[in-house]
Order: sequence, then structure tokens, then C-alpha cells
Amino acid sequence: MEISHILESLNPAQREAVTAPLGPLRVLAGAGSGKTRVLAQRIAWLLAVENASPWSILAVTFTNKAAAEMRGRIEALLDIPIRKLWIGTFHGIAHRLLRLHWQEAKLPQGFQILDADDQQRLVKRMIRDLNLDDKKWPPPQATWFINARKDEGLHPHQIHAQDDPAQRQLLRIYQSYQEHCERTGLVDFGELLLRSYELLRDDPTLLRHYRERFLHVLVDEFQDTNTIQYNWVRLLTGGQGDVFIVGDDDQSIYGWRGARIENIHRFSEDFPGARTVRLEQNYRSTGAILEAANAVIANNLERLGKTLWTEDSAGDPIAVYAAFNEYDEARFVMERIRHWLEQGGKRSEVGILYRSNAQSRVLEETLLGARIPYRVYGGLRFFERAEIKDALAYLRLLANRDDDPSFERAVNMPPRGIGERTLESLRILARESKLSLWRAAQGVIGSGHIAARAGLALHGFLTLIDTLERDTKELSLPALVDEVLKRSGLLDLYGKEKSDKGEMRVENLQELVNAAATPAAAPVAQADEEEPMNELAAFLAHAALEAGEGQASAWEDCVQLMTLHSAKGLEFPMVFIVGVEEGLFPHQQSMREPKRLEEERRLAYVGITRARRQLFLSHAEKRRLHGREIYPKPSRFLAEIPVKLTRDVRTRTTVHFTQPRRPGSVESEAGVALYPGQRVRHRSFGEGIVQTVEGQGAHARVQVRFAKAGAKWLILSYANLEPI
DNA sequence: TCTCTTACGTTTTTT
DNA sequence: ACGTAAGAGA
Repeated sequence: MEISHILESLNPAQREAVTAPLGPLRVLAGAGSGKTRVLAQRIAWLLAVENASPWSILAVTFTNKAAAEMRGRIEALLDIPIRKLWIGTFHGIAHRLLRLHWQEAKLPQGFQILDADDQQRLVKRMIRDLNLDDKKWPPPQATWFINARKDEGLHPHQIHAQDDPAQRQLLRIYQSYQEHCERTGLVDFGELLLRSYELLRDDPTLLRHYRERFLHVLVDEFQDTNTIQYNWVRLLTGGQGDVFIVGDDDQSIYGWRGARIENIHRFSEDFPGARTVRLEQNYRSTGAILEAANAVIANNLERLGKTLWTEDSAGDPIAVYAAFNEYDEARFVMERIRHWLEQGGKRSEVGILYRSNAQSRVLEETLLGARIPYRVYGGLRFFERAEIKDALAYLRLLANRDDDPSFERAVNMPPRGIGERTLESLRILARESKLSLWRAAQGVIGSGHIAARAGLALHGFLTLIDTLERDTKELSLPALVDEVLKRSGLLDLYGKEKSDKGEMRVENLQELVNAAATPAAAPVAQADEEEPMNELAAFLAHAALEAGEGQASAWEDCVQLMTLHSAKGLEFPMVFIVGVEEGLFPHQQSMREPKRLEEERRLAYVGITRARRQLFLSHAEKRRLHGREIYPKPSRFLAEIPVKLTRDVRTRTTVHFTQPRRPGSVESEAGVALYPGQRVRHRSFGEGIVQTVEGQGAHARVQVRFAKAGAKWLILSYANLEPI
């Protein structure tokens, strides 16, 4: 294996990390410092120089995208088959372990994965089953509680009964939810991790086997690990051996969903002899952008410390725009993009980042009006669409009749006369006899417990599923899916919907058949030594673990709109961060607590470091939020950027305005020219200087910096400004 | 049982 | 402002 070409392109710190002697190593990789590259090359190094067997390598990421990218990079570096490498997400790998060792994990062979939506529905049902008021015990909150406990590695029996009655009640909900999942073979995302942790913890033979096998463990984005993931890594590696972790504590932005920034801090204590390498040279951004990022993040106290530098020139200053309102802000963004495109820039080189999704609407409207194609990240993903989940519910019932959430979804979709009444008596029956809804339904037919008509409908449903299974035994997966779509009546149901929405749904359902035909349905490549998973089971697991892309037109040349969170890991030559205002960013609910504020600041750091060449920050003086007008102050993060790095932008236009028309008066053509720099007088604000002039006619407005009152935006036709 | 209306609560999101 | 979710009428 030719290795010198791999090393030549690395800087000293990167090379130190890639070629480090075996043992615990922590790589603190700043934004844009070549993190993914180092990770991939380390694996290449292990294989080529340390003579590691592909068999002995386990590489863990957080997202499927990152796993795919890593696999791609390694494939590009080496021309050996990497099928035997385990590269995957925490959840994907945990799932794989559980499928391989379902017996040891005390799971039924056909266990199903519960996605967030299914989980919430089930929790809600548990709350009702416990005769609790779901107003007082909101299902999202209870679900949150359950997931938080699982993220901490706690099953119900490990939680000590608290004196707090609310906690006790939540614990009861957790308990009954957990029992139900165990009984019906359902595993939620948190359970995947927790179960596979317990599997290794409680089975010394298995643990020894995997410890001896995975001699090289690599973990990406370590700052995002939660307690159970951290403990899982510790358990698997025994706190020693060749553990290579990469992360950046300054980019930890998922504390709110259980990520523990301490994990990357305490690595050196829990893994004795661990060394730390810092990657601080940035290859992405201009000097000004980096300096701004450094200055902002320096205000955080809880840091391992790291200062990014670059050989690049300072570049353009960071542009700060004080907008009149969110529409003005959007227009500013749009005009700058237009300018960029006129200069030959590509649309896909532009990223617009915001703190919360609600901010995208005005931006979208404006881009739509300007005919600039854009793509919004996030939102509903393919496997989360209602019609897809309907179809999957049938497939899941075929795989596991005890899957209650799927039963509830499919039983009256399309409507077949099985309503809330019938379902409720089924639920009661199921609860009392500790059966799944399916079994309860089998028992209830003809028993007189429910109305004859409903009984008939129910019988029809059970027969449908049973005959579907019988008739499709020999079919390929896509043919099976196709058959399910037709015989369930879902295709007819959506086909009859007149709107284009129905048409879209039919298309999506057909796309599901295509998805079933794509063999990529293995989250972690199947290694040859294992028995291949049942095709349907693998497809269902794929659907749950990898929800698919948000929007289809990923390849078109589009401006990219997304939240700051989803921008992590991406970069754009031109970046706008909009709504940089107190209350929005930092968000209202994170402003009080210092810890949460620091996370907001890290989010700002992530946002700033997404930019390669040009960075625009904007804030509005007036904003409509939840139907209310607010007058937010510019964000403190703006003030944390040294003034010398920024430039205030204002639109350079001059407009003529006419004095307000008096009723009945003849329209006067004699306008007064206002231009930036013009001195004016206002009745109550006094004297000031025009900063920015925008818009035409009645919509024209000016920003004036008054000597006493400060900067104000004024509508020209109301302000009665008098030029001096 | 289905459809229409009203009330409510609004960060961030992956698996 | 806006979407969802629960309750009342057809």
C-alpha cells in the first residue's frame, strides 16, 4: 500500500493524528480543519501501516450522511473492499448487534423499530390506559421524559422513586410504556442504544468477543455523544486500546437532546494515557471570518480552548445589515444573492441560516418573487410522510402482528367502519388480558363484545392481513409492497382524492415501491459471516433508521435555506445569518441560563464558520413574531465581533418623495430628494442624518440616525421629514 | 363515523 | 400568523 501520498497532503497536526501510535487519542478538530479527512486517513493508515484487519475496525458517526461520506472517502483512498469494516451510526450499529444477538438481548426475532411519531402515539395511549388526563400529562412531555432517561442509560427499575409526585407519575408512564414495548417487541431509538449497551454489559462472553474483535474504534463528532453512547464506547473499548475520537467542544449544539459536552472533556480521565491533538489550521474561511468566530466563542467559559488560524488573507469585512423589518431583511438577502449571481456565482454556493424554522417563510416568499430557486432543508422526510407511514404500517403488521402502533394506524385506513368506539373496546380488552390489539381482535370477533357491523369490518381487516401474507410469500419485496398498496385500498383512497395533493401521495406510494427495489436497504453493510436479514425486516429497519431526504430537488442549483443546527458540517462561499437579534438568537428560552446561553453562542460559532468568503449578518428593528410586533435589540453576539472586522451595509439608493397628499389637493410633482448623508429634521426626534433610503412612493422609508434619539426607521409619507 | 370548526401553543432534530 | 389537535354537529 502506497502511504506516502496520503501523508504528503497533511499538515503537521493532521499527520500527528493520522500516524499516532495505537492508544486512546482525542482529536480536537476546529471547524474547517479537515476533521473528516483525518478520520478517513487514520483508517487508511491502520489498514496500510498497522496491518489492521478490516474486520477489527469500528467507525461510528451520528448521521447516515456522515457514515456514507466516510465510507466514500475510505473507498477513494484505498482500493480494498471495505465491506468488512463496520461503519455506521450509533443507532445503526446498535441495531445490528441486536439483530445478531436478539436472543441474548431477550428480544423477539422480529422486533420492530418505533420511530419518534409511533413512540409518541404509544405513550399517549399508555397515559390514557393509566386513566390519566392527557391535558395534565402531555404526551410530548412524557415522551421527552422517557427518552431523557434512556439517554442517561436508565430503565424504569433503575430510577429511584422520587418524592416529587410529578416524577412518580412520569415514571409510572415510563414503566407501563416499557412493559408494553417488551411485550409486543417494539424498540424505540433510545432503546436500541440502551439495549445494546446492556447486551454487552450483561454477557461477558459476548463482550469479550467484541472487545477482541474491535481493536480499533473511531468516533466522529464526539461532543454530541450522550451518556449512554459514551458508556457504550467505554464498555466496548474497556477504557483503553486504540480509541480515536474526533470532535470540537465549541460545536456542541445538541445539549438539549441529551448530548453531554463533558464527555469530550473527561475523555482524558476515563481513558488513561489518552493524548490530545489539536487541529487549529482552518482551510475554509477568510481571516476576518475566523477572527470573528474566535472572538465570539472566546466569551464562553467552558472550553478546552482552541484558536483557529488561517494562511488566507483577511478577505472582505463581515457585512452587518440593520433591516427595517423581516421583509426588508429578506429583500436585502435577495438583492445580495442577485448581485452574487450576476458576478457569476452559483446559487448552491449561497446558504441562508436562521435560528428557527418559522423564519424561512418570508425568505421563501421573497426568493419566489425574485424567481431565485431555493431549497429548504428539514421538514417532512420521505419515510415520515403520512401515506408512506400508512403503507409501512401494513408491512409492519405482516412482519409482526403484535405491532400495536401499526395496527392502530392501518386498521381504519382507508376507512372501513372501524371507529374510535370499536378501537376503544379493543384497547380495554387488550389491556386487561395483556394481549396485543391483534390478538384481542382475534378473540373479540363473534363474541358479542362489539357491534356486529364493526365485528364484520374487523374480521375483514384481519383476513386481509392474513391473506396478504399468504399470497405474497413468494413475491419479491417491491412486488410485495405493490400488492400491499393495491389490496389495502390505500392506492384507491389517495387516487380518488381530487386535489393535486392526492396525486402527489400516489406518486409517493409508487416511489415506495422503487425504494423497496433499491438494495441499499442495509444501514450497515452486511458482512458475509452473518446470516442475511429477512428482506422485509431489513427494509423496515432502513425506513425507521434512515428517514430519507427532506426534499427531492437536491441536485438542482439552488440557494440553500436551513436552520443553524442543520448547517453543521456544511460550508458555503456566501453565508447569510438572519434574525441576529436578542430573543431570537440567542433564543428567548435560552437567554437566562448561562449554560444554555453558551450553547447558543456555540451555535453562533457554528454559523459564522460555515462561511468561506462572505458573511452577512442581519437583524431587524421590527419583526412580526407569533402575530405580534416586536422590536428586538441586535444580538449580543453581534457586539462580540470586533468592530474592525465588520462593515455596516446600507442600500445605496436615493428616492424622491412627495409630501403627503392632502385630500382634494392636486398631486404635487415637486418631490424632495433624500439620500444617505442628507441632514433632516423631524418634529419629535430633532435633527439627524439619513443613513439608508429604500423603496418607492408610498412604501419608501428611510433610516435616520438622530443626534438624540438614535437610529430610527421612518415611513417617508408619515414622517414629515424636513431637509436641512 | 366523518367533517368542520375552534382553541392552543408555538427553538433547535437525529436516529 | 399559522398549523395542529381535539370537540361538536351531520
